[in-house]
Parts: sequence; structure tokens; C-alpha cells
Amino acid sequence: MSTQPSVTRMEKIVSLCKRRGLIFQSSEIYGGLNGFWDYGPLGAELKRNVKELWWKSMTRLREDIVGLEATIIMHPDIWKASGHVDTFSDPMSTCRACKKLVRSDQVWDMLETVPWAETIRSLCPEGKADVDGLLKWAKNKGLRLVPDLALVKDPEGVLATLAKRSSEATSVQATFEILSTAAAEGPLSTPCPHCGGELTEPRPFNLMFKTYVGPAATEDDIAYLRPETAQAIFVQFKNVLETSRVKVPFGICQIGKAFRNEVTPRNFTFRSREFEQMELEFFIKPDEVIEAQHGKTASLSDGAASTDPQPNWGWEVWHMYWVEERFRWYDSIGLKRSSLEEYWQKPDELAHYARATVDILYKFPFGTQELEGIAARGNFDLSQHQKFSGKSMEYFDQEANVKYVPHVIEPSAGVDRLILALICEAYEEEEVTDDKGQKEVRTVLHFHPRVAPIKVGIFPLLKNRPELVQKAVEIRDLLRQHMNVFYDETGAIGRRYRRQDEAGTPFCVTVDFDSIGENGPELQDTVTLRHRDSMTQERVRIADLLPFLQSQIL
RNA sequence: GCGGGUAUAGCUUAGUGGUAAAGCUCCAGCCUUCCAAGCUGGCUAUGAGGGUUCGAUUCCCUCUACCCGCUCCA
Repeated sequence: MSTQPSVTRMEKIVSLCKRRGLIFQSSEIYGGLNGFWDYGPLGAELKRNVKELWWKSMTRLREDIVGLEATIIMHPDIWKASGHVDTFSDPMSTCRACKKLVRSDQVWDMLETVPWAETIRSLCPEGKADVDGLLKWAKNKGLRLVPDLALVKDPEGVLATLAKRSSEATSVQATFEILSTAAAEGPLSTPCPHCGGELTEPRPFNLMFKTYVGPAATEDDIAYLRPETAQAIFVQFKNVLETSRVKVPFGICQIGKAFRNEVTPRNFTFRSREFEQMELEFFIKPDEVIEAQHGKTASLSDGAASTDPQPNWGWEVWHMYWVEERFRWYDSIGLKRSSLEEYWQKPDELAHYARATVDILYKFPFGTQELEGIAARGNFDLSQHQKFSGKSMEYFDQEANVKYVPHVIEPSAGVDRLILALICEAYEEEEVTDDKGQKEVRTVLHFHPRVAPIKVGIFPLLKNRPELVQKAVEIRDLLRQHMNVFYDETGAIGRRYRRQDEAGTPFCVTVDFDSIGENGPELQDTVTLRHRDSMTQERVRIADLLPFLQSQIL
């Protein structure tokens, strides 16, 4: 792999994506739109292949998962139940001094962990300030640690203000605020955890896209473009259950668009405002039910999760099983385990409803970033919808003879991130030496044949020989029924090979004079099969082409 | 949202207050018996909008997009 600076590598990848028609900027002729990207002809094929492989592995190759395709706009109460209306509108503040952006609701939590803030708190227990201590600190340590804190910038003035406003200093936090405020009167400010500077008033950051249902477009008609596809699965849980003859444990999966007004769309398509998700909600029995049935749940130390699913698996084993399944799937489309990282969220990072979350990350040129999260969510979501809708989400388990709200394991992947990872992983600038000893760069996308946008390039060796062209066209028409092929007769054969290298086409077939029997009947109806990665060629019979190619792409 | 940078053809880059240059790519043709060959011809650009000026791609302002930080977790 390349050793060039990562920025350059990413820029080259972006450039290639445009040049070969993988990814374009949305609305480009109008100047583009921040956070939106389009897929060109090659990108559309690539993305389609990836989604179909996921869908096939989830639904068709399994007995225990069914599919769903829900609408993007749903009843707005869904997002109240899911918590998105609250959690997706974080108030944010900017520090006037260091310009950093912080979540207003997390400032005091952050200040709990900062040493300089700890010092201040210890100097004003219950709000009663140790004036001498503060003065000394402000003129020594404070000067080094937080030069932008009001107390540090003007110790005497701020302490005088504190004395004047002592009636307000009723708690550690209130005193802290007074010590962070430069003005002698007026509203108190909150200190920036990074530098002690003043933070701006909290500004609401609304991450959900709003729209109106109905032409009247009044406040009562507000709805949201879904910020994730998962909620639709929970909302349709009962319908699927009653129509699909499924039994817990089982899953419902969905692929679809989701929308988030990201604060900072960045890193090419990595964080987009319109993006696509592939999500599975896999419903399992609560551990208590397993214990009642089997005495205890299987534990990870028994080697569970590496076998096929067993009836005594509790949530921990199911969670691990899905982590492993997802790694296996990534491997099957060309993302080796060694290219990925696994990150177990620490207890304090977990969402309040999550019991465990594992992130699968890819080492992008711009940093190691998340592709998929696999969360054990308990029964939070179904319970929320039960509460908000007033409809029962309970499942009657005939085996255990009990009713319960199932728990869930949620593998949730970003399609567009995965596409970008596949491109980054596949990209290589290879130095090759030609016949004359000249060194040149060959740009190749080493896509796995399963995801490659074009599976095979088909060329007549020369375009001015009708027999060659005719044979090549016949092969094209034979293969195109089964896969995406690309026919090309222009320019020199080497140029055509290199073009396909850049498009990531794993195989090329060339019809030459042997193919039409000019050099003896034993070579008639054979062609050259050229392999992208090794650039080697072999002679194969036309009749063997289709079975060979299918074995590579299925 | 804040701060810093960038914007010239499909791509990579020149350049100037007065006609915008090149390489690669692409298209057409000739030639060509397996790895970006050669020859001929062709298409295509100053991100958008204002201003200063006789005249702006160049100077000034605004906007937009992209890149880098703050933030983020599909």
C-alpha cells in the first residue's frame, strides 16, 4: 500500500471518484449543496451490489430474518417515543475565547473532570469562597492553566463582584459562574471547560429535518424525515409478527435513506446529511425467560457465539454472535478483519438504554472511523412505543408459556460509509515496469468481484476486423444477461485494460485471432482471460466463461 | 455555528488589469496481433453575484462549495 501522505491519498481518491463516475457532488452545476453527494454510473452499481449482498445475507440465506421497507416520513410521535425529539436538538455554545464548540448541557459534566475546575470548587465549598485562596491561585497556577477565565484576567475586580453578589452565591456552581463572568452586573456566564473563557448563550442545534405533511403547512402539520430507519421496524413489529409466522428469536431488517442535519458534514461522503442505512433489529427472549426455561443462559466463556444459534443464548451471546457475523460479512465483500477495528464502548459512553455497544471501524485515510454499531438495546424501544402508542408490544412465547416485550440486538451500518471504505481499501497506485524498463504508475481499484461495478470487460483485439468484433459482441450478449459487463473496442488493448483497472473491473476478456480459429481448430472459441490484480492472462473456452465468472461473483 | 485555507477544461497544474497555456483524459479518423504506443483533427475552463475600472480571471465586498480544526458516532 501507498506510503504517501494521507491527505494526498484522500484527495486522489476523491478525484478518481469523480473522474470515473463513482461519486459526484450533488447539484454541482448550481454550486453544490453542503453534505449531499450523488453516485454516478459506477457508484450506483457498486452501491446496489453492496445493498443486495447485505439483503441476501440477511433475508434469503437465513430462516430467522424478514425484510421491511417503510416510509421515510412517519407519524411525528414516533420521534418523541424514540427520544429523538429531545436528544437530536442539543443546545450548543461556542467559547468566545478559544472558539471551541461545546454542548451546553454537558458543560458542567465536563467541568467535573477538569483539574483546574476541581481546584475552584474546592476553594468555594457550598458556594462560600475562600477569597485569599482564589486570589493566590488566580495569580499563579490559574494564569498558566486557564488564562481566559474572568477570575484570572481580573482577580481583584471579579472578587469584588463576588462580594457584591454574595446573595447569589448559593452553591458551588453559582459561585463558579460569578467567578467566570467579567461583567459586574447582568447575566452570569458559563465557563468554557477548555480555557475558562465565556461561552455564548446556548443555541439550539436541530439535527432532524423538518417538513410539513399536507399543503396547508401549518405548525400542526410538522413531521420529520427519519433520522434513522430503525424506528420503523419497532413500529411495525406487531404487523410483521402477525403476518410472517416468525417466532422469537427473529429479526426484521431494512435498507433505506435517513436524514440528519449534521453540524459538520465532513470527509467527503463520510458524514452526509442524506445517507443510507442497513439496519437489523434482532428480537430475542429476555434473559429471565431463558433462565426459567434452561436454568441459566449460555455464557461467552463456554465458546458460545462461535456455533450456530442455540436456544439457551442470552443477550450477551447473541450480541457477540452478531458482532462476529458482521465481521464475517465484511470479509466476504473484501474488507478483511485486519483492515477493521473493533471498539467496545465504555460503560460511561453507552446510551442510557444500551447494555453494550460494539463499533466496527475502518481505518480511513482521514482517521479511524465508525462503519457500524452493534448495540444490545434491551427492550427500551418496544417499551417506549408501547407506552406512547398505548398498543401492546408483548409477544406470547408458546415454548415458555409467558408474555414479554422482546429484547433486541441492533446491528446498524452506514451504506455510504461502507462504499467509501471499500473504495479507500481498493485504491492502489501500483508501480509497474513495462517492456522497455520504463516505470509507470498503474491506478487500480482492487474491488472484490462481488461488489465490483463492472464484472468483466469484453474486447475484440482489433476493431477493424469484423470477425473479432462479431465474436466479442456475441460474448457480451451472452454474459450481460447475468452480470454487468462493459464492451470496449476503442484504442490499444493495453489502454482498455488500464481503463478497467481504474474502474475496478476484476476480469477482462479479449477475442483474438485464435478465438476465430485462424491458428488451428483447437484454439477456436477460446479467449484470453486477464486478471486485474496479477495482470496475468490465461486461455479459456468461451463456454467456461459464464460458470467461472459466476463462481467469482456469487 | 465559529476560526484558518482553497476555488482556472473531465483530471492535474501554468498565467496576466487588455486575445487564457500545457500535460493527461475524452471524442472522431488512420494505424495497430495482448498492458495507458504513434499520427491527424476535435470538444471543454477562470465557482456565483455585486462593486472599482475604458476594460477584472487578476483588486475589493458578499454568497456558495470543498479541505483543516472545534463538534460528531450510520
